[in-house]
Amino acid sequence: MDDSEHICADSTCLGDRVRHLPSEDSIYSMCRIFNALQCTTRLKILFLLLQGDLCVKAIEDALGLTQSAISHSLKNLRQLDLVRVRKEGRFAVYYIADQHVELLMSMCREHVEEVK
Amino acid sequence: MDDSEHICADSTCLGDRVRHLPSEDSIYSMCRIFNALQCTTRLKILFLLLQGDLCVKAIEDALGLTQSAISHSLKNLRQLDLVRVRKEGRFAVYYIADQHVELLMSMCREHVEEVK
DNA sequence: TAAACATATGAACATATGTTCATATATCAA
DNA sequence: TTGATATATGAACATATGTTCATATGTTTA
Repeated sequence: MDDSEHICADSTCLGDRVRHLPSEDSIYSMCRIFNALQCTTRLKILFLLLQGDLCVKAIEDALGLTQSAISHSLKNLRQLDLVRVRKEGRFAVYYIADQHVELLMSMCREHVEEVK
Repeated sequence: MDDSEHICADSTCLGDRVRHLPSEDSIYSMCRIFNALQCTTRLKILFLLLQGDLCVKAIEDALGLTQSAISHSLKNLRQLDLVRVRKEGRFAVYYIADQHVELLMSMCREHVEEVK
């Protein structure tokens, strides 16, 4: 990779930059995360849960979507460790996994609401 | 929407929560953003640009992808105001639009590299 | 002006994904 | 145990999306 070919601002150390990229594994994992967040249903679920833990039925009623759609969405979010579950009797109570998720959402929200 | 139906932790004010959700417009815009970030190619482009501005050819060489693929990806990122362009002679120099983008990426990176 | 270079973009195809439908499992109430 | 409630999940279909191919536009050099 010969950097000198590019008469282009700040491109003098292209090789270094490539080496500083996140690992393939990290890139892939991040894509999976963003992929989960790219769906209105899952995004709404997360914004609901940011306000406090909820069982599946409550999410269903809040968003007016079918039980199956919600459950599939929650499975996706769960598998990526964006949300977690605890059982309370016959209820499955979902909650936001950690603070990164919260910050991810607020960064994005600020971006779109500011640009708007 | 009758909250009292749900014998579920912290679901006493479901209606309020729904009202506190971001607007449909915001949700949709956020989905578009996350959708852009859900692709390895665009994610790599952004991580490259986080290290400094680059022209299209440089990105192409750095990632070893076709000119067309890179250009389509850049168009997507551009339309969402995640990156911006300035013309320098015959080169189109791309750069990260603002700090929200930077924070979005680092939040996600921390999440996956920590969980790992 | 002609040739080479840098970038953009529409069409098309193959793959990925969200929702619905049907059904399964588990818990609680009677 | 029976019925009702809460949740999970596989299959299938319709839609969305990334890449490639072909081609167009604009800029620089000779």
